[in-house]
Amino acid sequence: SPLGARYLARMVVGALRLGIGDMTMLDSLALAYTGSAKNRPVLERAYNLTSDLGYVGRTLADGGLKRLENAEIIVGKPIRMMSAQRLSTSEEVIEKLGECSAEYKLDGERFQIHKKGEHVEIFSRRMENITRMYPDAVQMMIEQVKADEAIVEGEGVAVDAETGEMKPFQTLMQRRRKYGIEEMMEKLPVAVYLFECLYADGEDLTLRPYTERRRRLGEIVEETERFKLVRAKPISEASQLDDFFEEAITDCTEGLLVKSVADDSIYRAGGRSWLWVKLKASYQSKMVDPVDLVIVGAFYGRGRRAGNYGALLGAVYDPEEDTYRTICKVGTGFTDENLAKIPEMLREHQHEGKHPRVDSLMEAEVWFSPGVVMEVLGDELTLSPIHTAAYGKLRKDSGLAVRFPRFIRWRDDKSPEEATQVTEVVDMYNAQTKTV
DNA sequence: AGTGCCTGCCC
DNA sequence: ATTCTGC
DNA sequence: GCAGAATGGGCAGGCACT
Repeated sequence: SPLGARYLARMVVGALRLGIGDMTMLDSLALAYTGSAKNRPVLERAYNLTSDLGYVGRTLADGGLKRLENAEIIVGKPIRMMSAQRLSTSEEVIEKLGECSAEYKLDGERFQIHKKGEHVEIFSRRMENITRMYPDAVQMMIEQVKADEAIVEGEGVAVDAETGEMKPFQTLMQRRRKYGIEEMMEKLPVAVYLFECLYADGEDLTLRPYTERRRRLGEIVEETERFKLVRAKPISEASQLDDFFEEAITDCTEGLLVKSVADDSIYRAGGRSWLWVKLKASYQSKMVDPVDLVIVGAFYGRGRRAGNYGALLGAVYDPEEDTYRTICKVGTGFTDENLAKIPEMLREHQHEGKHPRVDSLMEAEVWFSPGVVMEVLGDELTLSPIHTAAYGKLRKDSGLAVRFPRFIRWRDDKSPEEATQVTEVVDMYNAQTKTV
């Protein structure tokens, strides 16, 4: 069968997914080889440093717990990346972190870069080896990092070849390619904004506090316009954080990543801890305008959403043509409770096939006549090849889409004609001024 | 050669 | 990515 | 408080089909 063939092929290339979480594997290994899941933290640390379940299993089987306890960073093996919690106000951040350092949060791709002499490897957030996609980043790493051996992290961002100004995320994604790498490199060079140093010349820095890691980063990097430390500022009170956040937004970044500078502010490999907190404009609902979208279609849910809708197709109103044009699907933000009510709410609007006043390139599984309105929050609007809102108005063959859409609440008080209009989203898009 | 659909990976 | 939920 | 499981837009690339 085709599915069977896929399983076989994946076994051969080592890409078979089993549906067992890595943490469950660690539990099992601990139980199997040490007789108790209590020893899992030892395995976890080794795993976090090497991202290699096979290595953890083999070492444990061959050398026992003792040898695993001595697990170390290996340059060339990706360290599992640390991620951040989210908070919506500077007061909450200060309350949680106290003294901290705030860094610009840029909209690019996270790089973990390993250097051993002249040999460089770049890893993505999910431990993919992406070295070949970014030869320019490799070159800068060789030339600008003075340590013989180093592991650093930063954000790769596409920049304009002439002006050096930062390009949006969508543009950077054109660099994630297998062919035509050199041409794209000329057209869309990357800049790397560094923010972490995990290892330098034999020294594991992951268990050292932030201030020391940042200092070490500064020591080993010789900065250039395209390879430099990300803008950061020491913060001790909420008002300073607010000011710096304003600056970050003015500079067209996503916001701030705020990091604890306490003695215990280690790099928690593989963890999402409160040592790092994300602060984005969209978390403060006052700072980003939500949109009111008309539900024109739906898609069936899977897994725990089976038997219900998994996502709704949202549209804005075009009064000129008296038409509803799609702008995004919405599949998150629903509680189990309000999700359960959706079918009933929409039943009376169900419509055989696409409603004549709906303009959609996307084929919904269930269609509705315009009736129900929902409030949706997003981070920003992007040009879209698949949504029809403002289609052709900003660019040929492109509409607009909401990035990171989430359901906020029903707008029973609004009729479909009172939903957000095409002209409004066009204005919102233009107000984003994507030039850094 | 061109189109459309699906997947995997970024966010 | 965001969000909710169960442990 | 954390991990897991739902879900989003959009890019390149692979493959089937025209």
